[in-house]
Amino acid sequence: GQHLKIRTSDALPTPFHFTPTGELCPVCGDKVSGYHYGLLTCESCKGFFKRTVQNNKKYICAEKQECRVDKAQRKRCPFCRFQKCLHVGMRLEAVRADRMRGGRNKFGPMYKRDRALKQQRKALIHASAFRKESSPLLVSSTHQRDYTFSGGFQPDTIPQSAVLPTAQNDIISHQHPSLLPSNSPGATLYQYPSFSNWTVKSEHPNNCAISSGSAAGIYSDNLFSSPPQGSRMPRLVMEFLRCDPDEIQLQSKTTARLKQEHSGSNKHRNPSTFSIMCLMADQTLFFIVEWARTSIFFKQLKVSDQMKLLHNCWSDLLLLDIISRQVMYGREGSLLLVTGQEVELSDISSLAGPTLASLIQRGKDLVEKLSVLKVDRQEFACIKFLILFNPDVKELEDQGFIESMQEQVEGTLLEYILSTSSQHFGRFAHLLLCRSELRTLSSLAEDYLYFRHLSAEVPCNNLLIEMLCAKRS
DNA sequence: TTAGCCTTGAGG
DNA sequence: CCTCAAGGCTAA
Repeated sequence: GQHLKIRTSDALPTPFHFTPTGELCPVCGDKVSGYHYGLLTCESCKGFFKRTVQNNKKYICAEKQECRVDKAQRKRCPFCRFQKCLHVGMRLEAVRADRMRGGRNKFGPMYKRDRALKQQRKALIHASAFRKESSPLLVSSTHQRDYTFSGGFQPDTIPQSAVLPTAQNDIISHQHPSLLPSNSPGATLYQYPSFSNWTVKSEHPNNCAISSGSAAGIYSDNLFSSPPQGSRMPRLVMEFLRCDPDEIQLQSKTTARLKQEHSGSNKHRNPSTFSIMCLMADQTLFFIVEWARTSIFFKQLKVSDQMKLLHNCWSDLLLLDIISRQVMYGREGSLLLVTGQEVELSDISSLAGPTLASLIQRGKDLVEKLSVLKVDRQEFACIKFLILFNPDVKELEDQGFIESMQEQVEGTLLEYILSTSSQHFGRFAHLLLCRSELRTLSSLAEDYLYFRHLSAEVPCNNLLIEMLCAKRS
C-alpha cells in the first residue's frame, strides 16, 4: 500500500507545545491522556475500549441504548459506552490482534497530522484576529442556539458574548428554520478522514464486538431525497445515491468542527468570514475525499490513480457541492452554506473585489441555469462521478478502466434523464455544458484562492492548501 | 470490571 | 538516544 504524503510544513511561527490539558475525552468528558485508538481520549476509555475489543465482549443495554455517558456514569452501561466509543471514531483496527507491545502503528502519521492541524488552527485564528481589517469579508459567526447537539457531551465552551458578531459585520444570518430541521443527529466529533489512512486495512480480523445497533453509519438516507419512480430508476443511479453523503450529517459535522475551531481560539476575537469559509471548504474537501474513497468503482482503483483523479477535480467537486446546495435547497439572492447558515449575496458582492465579484456572478448564473433545468439529486450524483472519472488525467495507470467508467456514468445519466423526461433529449447536452462552465469557474476559483494563499490570507497546512498547491509545484 | 500507572519498542 | 501509543499489571 502506498501512502499519500501530506506535506507537513511543521515550521509554525509560534512555538506551541502540544498539551492534552484542556482537551476533553469525546466519550466521557474526562481528561485526555493522549491519542488512543485513533483519537484523543482519556485513560479509562482507552482501557475500556481495549478490553472490549481484545476480549470480544458483548454488552446489552438495559435501557433504550441511549444512556448518557459521562465521567460519573460511564460505568453504568458498557453497551452505550462502547457504542459511543465507535461513534466518536475510535478505531477497532488500532487494537492489535497479536497483542504486540510498544512500537508505532500506521496511525502515527495521522496523529501527527492531527496535532499539526490543531496547532495550525490555533495559530490561524490567532493570526486572523489581527488581519480583520484587511479582509474583504468581515466577521460573522455561528450563533449556537439553533444547533442543538443531543448526547449531552461536548459542553459548549463558547460564551455567547464571544460569538455574537458586531452588528455591522454580521453577514451570515440564520437559515430559514423550515428548510433544515433543528433536530440534528447525534453529536459527532470531527473525524479526520486523513489521506494517511487511505490504505489502512483492518489488523483485527474480528472487528465487531457488538452485533447490532453499533457504529451509526456515516451516511444515512437523505431526508430530502425523493427519487421519482423508484422502479424505473437505473440501478447505478441508486448506487450513486447510496454513496452520496447526507446533508444533515455534513451540516452537523461541519458545525461541530467550526465550533471546535472557535473554542480553541482567542475567544474574544472573531476569525474573518473568509477564513471561516476556507475552513468550511477544507471540511467539505475532507468529505469529498471520504465520499470518493468509499464510493463504488473509485475504491477499486489504485491509490495513486485515486490521488491523481482527486487532484484533478477537487475544485470542481467543491464548487459543485456549493452549487448543488443552492439549486436544491437554496433561496434566490442568498448563499446557503453547508452549516445551514445563509449569507446575502449582495452583502458578499459589495465587499468583494472585482475578481471575486465576477466569480460570484458567474456562479449565480450557473445556479440559475441548473435551477431552471430543475436538476435533481440523482443527476447531481451522476455528475459528481462524471467529474471524478476523468480519463484525460495524465499518467493514469488504469486509464482504460477509468475511460469505461466515464462511459458507464454517462450512459447512466442519459438513461436516467430519458426515464424521467422523455421530451428533453437536449437536457443531457445542457448538463454537459453546465459541467464545462463549472470547470471554467473552478479553475478561476482556484486561481483566486491561490492568489490569496500567496498573500498569506488562507489558512495553511490544511487539505485545501495541499490540493491547491499540488499541481502548481 | 475499572482505571491509574507501568513496560515496551518502532520510528523519528 | 527520545517519544508516545500500544499492551500489561493490579488495587480498588
